[in-house]
This record gives sequence, C-alpha cells and structure tokens, in this order.
Amino acid sequence: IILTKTQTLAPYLRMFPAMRVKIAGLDPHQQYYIAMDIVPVDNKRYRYVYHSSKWMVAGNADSPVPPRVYIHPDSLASGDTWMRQVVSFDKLKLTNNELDDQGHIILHSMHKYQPRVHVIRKDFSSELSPNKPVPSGEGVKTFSFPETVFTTVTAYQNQQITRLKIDRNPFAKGFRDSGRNRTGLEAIMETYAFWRPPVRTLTFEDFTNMQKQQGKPKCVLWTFVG
Amino acid sequence: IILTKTQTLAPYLRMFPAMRVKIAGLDPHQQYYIAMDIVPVDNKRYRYVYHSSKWMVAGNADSPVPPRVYIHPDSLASGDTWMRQVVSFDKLKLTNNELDDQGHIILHSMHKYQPRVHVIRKDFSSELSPNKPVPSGEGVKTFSFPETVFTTVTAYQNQQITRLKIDRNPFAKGFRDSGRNRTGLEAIMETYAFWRPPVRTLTFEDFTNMQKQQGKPKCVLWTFVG
DNA sequence: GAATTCACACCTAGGTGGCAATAT
DNA sequence: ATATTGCCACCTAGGTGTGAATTC
Repeated sequence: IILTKTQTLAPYLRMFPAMRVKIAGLDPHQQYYIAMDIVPVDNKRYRYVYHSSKWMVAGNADSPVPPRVYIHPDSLASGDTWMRQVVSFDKLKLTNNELDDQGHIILHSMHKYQPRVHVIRKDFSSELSPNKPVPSGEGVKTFSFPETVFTTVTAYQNQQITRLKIDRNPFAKGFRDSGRNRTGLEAIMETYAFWRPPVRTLTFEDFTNMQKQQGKPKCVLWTFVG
Repeated sequence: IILTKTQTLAPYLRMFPAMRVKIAGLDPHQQYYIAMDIVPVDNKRYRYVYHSSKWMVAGNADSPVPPRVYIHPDSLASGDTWMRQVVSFDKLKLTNNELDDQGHIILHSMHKYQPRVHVIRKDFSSELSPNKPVPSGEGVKTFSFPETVFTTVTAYQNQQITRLKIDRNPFAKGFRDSGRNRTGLEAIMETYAFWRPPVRTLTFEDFTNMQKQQGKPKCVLWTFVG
C-alpha cells in the first residue's frame, strides 16, 4: 500500500485541555516519579440525549481494558525540581483501540472517567511500568479532582466543547472564526471551570482538607476521537 | 518587533551526519550515562583555499569557549538498554554563539574539532552537568575516532558537502534535484566514509585494539552555519 | 439511527540550503 | 575580500476538526 503523508497511522488523541498540577510538600532531596492513570467513575455506559442536553445511562460498562499508566516524561526528578514547575500532562495520549501497543491509555467510548495523579517515591517503586497498575502503599500518594471527570466520545455531542477546543487548542487554529470568538467564549467561561486551565496544588501534609480549597467543583466534559 | 513564523530564533544547527555508535562490554545491570563533547584538534584557525581544495592554517585558534556536554537523552539507562540499540547523537546542537544559554555545544567557526563519546557509570558521576567538563577517572571511559574530525564553517566551502547534505538529510529534501543525484552521490561515496552512517562499536575490554577494526580512517568534513 | 472511521485541509513546531544583506 | 547573518521557500513530523463513508 502507499501511505499519504497526512494519513493518521494510529487512532489516538491527546488530552485537551491538559491536566496541570502544582506539587507541594515533597522532600526536596528525594527522587520521585509522577504518573497519571484514568479510572472509571462508575460501571455504566452513557448516551447523550440531545433534547435535554444530558448524558443518560444506557446500560452497563464494557469489559475492562488493559491497565495503562502515563509516567510523566520529566520522571525521575527530585522533589525540588517537581515543586518548582507546573506539572502538565498535555502529552498524555488516549485511544479506544483495545489492541494498542504504543503504551497509550486505553478507554471505552461513551463512558465516564476520572484522571488520577500519582506521586511515587523512587525507593518504593521497583515495579513502575506503563503497562502495570500503579503500586499503592507507603511512598505513593494518589490524587484526584471531581471537577475533572469527563465522558469519552468519538464525535462531539455539544457545540460548546467544539468551540472551546477550536478556540483554545493551537492545533485547531485553522477552524477559528474570528467573528464568533468573543461571544462564544464568554458563554463557555460561565459554564466550565477550565477557562483558565486548572492548576491545582497537591499538598502532602494537608490532603484531607484539599477539597475545600478548590472552589466549587464543576463538571468538565473532555472528549476524544478514536 | 513582530516575529514571522519561519524566523530562526536561535543560531544553532544539528550535527549532520549524526554520530552513531554501538556499545559493547557494559555490565547489563549497571546504570550508565552516555554523553558527547567536542574538543579542539589543534590550536589553529583555518581557511579554505579554493584552487587547491584544501584547508590551510590561517593563524592561531580563537580564545576558548565555555565547556558544554551533550548528555544523551536516553540517559540514565542500564547497560543492557544501551547495548541493545544504536546510540545516535542526531539531536546534538552546535552553535557559534559564545553567549548561548540553551546548553548547546559552542564552537568557533573555521576550526578543527573532534567529537568524543563518554560512557559514565552512574555511581561515579555525581557532578555530571551540561555545563561542566565530563569527569574523568574510574567509571568513565572516553572514545574518539580519527575519521570524525571535522572543520566548522558558516558557509559551505565544498560543493560535495552541500550535495551530501541535500541528498541525505530529510529536511533538505526541497533542494533535491533528481537529475543530479545519481552521479553526484557516487562521487561522494568514494570520498567519504559516512556513505553508510558510521556505526561504531565501543568495546570496554578491547579498546586498545579498536583502531584496527575500523578500516581505513577518512577525513570527514562536517559543517555548521551560525 | 447512532457511533465510529477515514481522507483531508489546515494548523504548530522546527530543521534545510539559498541568497541577499551585513559585518569584519 | 572574506565571513557571517537574516529572511525565505520548502521540507519533516505530527496535532486539529470536518464531513462523507462505513459499521453496528
């Protein structure tokens, strides 16, 4: 076969908007991995009902997929290095291909998921691998934020999401319509928490209080195309 | 000022053809860094004499520049990992900007240089940094190959080099002239050792014999534009 | 009928030598 | 006179949504 240069060779997509976190409370001289995985929120499959603009349960979840972990590319780094920067997960890739062998995170379409951030001390992490679940226990802290729950799709169900991505993702610049931007964006601002991309602080010492620091949780719809 | 999108923001260049080496004799379970630096061959400045097609001495070398080390991006990795692959230095960047703060390797134009490959055991490398000379002594092995000596320029002095780069570097495809390629390439094949890119084996146990394994050394002219 | 796939135009981001302009 | 710089067209490589075709 002859492949044209613009052909998509693998059905995957980056996460957008990307999750970004700020870390606090690490030992500056200790080495850490930071990783993300994405876990099901419930055991249901959903469909989008247009006339009510809502996601409705449409049966039970599909069978589980191979566990995958995105190890942040700055790993391994010292606590000091991690705490100096905003840690961004913008290169994490999602796919709905259950046979994927590129290490991308595999998800079912039309399901609800939640990303989790793991901070893993090096001396407890002998078995860390993109294809194994993150170990738990001493030296591993896991964080998740309710406002980052999202629903997977293969085609956008909501015109506001399409506009958000076109207006905010640099790679979609070709679809921008300058006449529409101002008013469209203001509507999205009121609806979604990520108008300024979420930068969250993970505090080891005060994790149990963290929910209160976040402001009001909002439902964020992220999308992916298979 | 307004920057156009195609403006070059930093005066640097990749090394091409890239140096590629194959490593042998490491402890598979030990961790190693692999790094490259580039050292002056002599204390001279050169100019190219067209009518004789030779480099002639044109005075003493310019003042020394800040030492820089390119740490191979796959570092830190196990001996096993390093030995499984051809280690390529194609992303190493050169500049003639003595004030460079991007960690690129700084060289003077119109001087002769030689790249060196360093294999550094992790437990001996506490001070490894892109801005410090590579440590020497126990746990550090340094290799260099006489056929990889090159002369730096800001404009090509030799049409064969221009043809080589146009015909072999994928990013220069726009300058290829299909009518010229065949005969031009054959002339270069006879002149330069890197017609097949150099893949060299570094053997810890048998380093002193290595020169003999290499075939006849040839002078390779690499170039850079500031 | 709804969900998914695919080729495509259009972007971002950055690596080429050419060549005219500038610097030494 | 020679060496260097800056802008450019033209590439590689890969991330977007579109809309028609396909699948289920």
